[in-house]
Amino acid sequence: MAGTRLDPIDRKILAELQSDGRMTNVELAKRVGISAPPCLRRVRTLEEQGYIKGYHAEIDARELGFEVQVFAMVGLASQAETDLSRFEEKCRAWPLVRECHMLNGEVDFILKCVAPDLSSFQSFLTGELLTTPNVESVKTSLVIRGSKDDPGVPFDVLEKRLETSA
Amino acid sequence: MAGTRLDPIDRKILAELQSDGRMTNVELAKRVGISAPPCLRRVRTLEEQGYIKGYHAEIDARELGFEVQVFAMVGLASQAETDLSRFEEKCRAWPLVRECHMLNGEVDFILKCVAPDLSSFQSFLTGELLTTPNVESVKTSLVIRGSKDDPGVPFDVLEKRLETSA
DNA sequence: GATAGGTGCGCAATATTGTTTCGTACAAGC
DNA sequence: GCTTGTACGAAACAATATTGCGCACCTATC
Repeated sequence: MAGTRLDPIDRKILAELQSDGRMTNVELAKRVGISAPPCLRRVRTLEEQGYIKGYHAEIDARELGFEVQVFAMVGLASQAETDLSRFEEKCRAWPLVRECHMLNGEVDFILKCVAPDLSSFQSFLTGELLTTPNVESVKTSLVIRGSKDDPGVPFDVLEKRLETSA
Repeated sequence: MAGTRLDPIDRKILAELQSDGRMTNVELAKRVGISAPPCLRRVRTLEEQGYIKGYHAEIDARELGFEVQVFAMVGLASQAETDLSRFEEKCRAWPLVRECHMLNGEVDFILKCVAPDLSSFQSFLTGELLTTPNVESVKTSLVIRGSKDDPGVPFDVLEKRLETSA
């Protein structure tokens, strides 16, 4: 394994595991063109080096009763680092908030939320988010339909990029 | 398996696989408190019934050279269904666009994008997104830092919900 | 209340996969 | 040209996945 840089086989492994994270090691080895033992060693190394941060089953939220998905744009009154951190900490504690990203521009944070129905989201919004100190403005947008939801990273872009820079 | 409704063991299985999608079946069985064979049968059924839509390795985008993450708010000139579908189709074809959600309100779509650097995103923005017919307005926000990025669904909320409604 | 049908469990056996061990090949540096 | 480091693959072994039963439980029907 070349220090910390990835060779084409490593990238292929990452791409395969991103698209099917439960693939057996022998199947993976077959696909990337090496035998099982070195393939497993590579996977372990990629995990240890942090290229792979985990494996997750993709669950159908609607089937489970989470009918509602909402994006919330949040503006804070104070953007001092302490206040930013405090808000991030809040978000981590709210289970309905699945993602929280700090943004540049007029909006400070964007939150991706799920909820069983509109009224549960509303009570979260009015009972939690809007009453949080330092939260100045919240603009919410309901997701009408999902058009695309691909995980992670586009490996084809990566490969094309490495070709041209080589 | 009760028709299409899930029992507590099924929900535990989903929760466990969401948090570690590569767990072995024997480990999973141990955690949910049944033996391996029925556990595997349940997993297969959950897959077939669509509760589990897939398994994915979580890849560190930054480590792989995707330094930039951007949210793009897109407004279209026409919201006729044909035009909406056409735009969704475009999004599906763009590898830098990882997610695309149709929203209510003033903005029609929100796109989550990744790119190796700011200039690649800029050239996607000006060369692709802004030149797409029917795209009227695009407002982009750079992600300064990620504060939370949990996958899927909050199972603790689900359990609490089922308790009270029982 | 028997009893038949359905559902889901666990044990045991087998097939498949994961993991370790070890010998070999290739490349870089002295 | 020798050493060292790195990564591969074959083989052996350990663990897991998967299949094939038989048993218990629940429910409905008579």
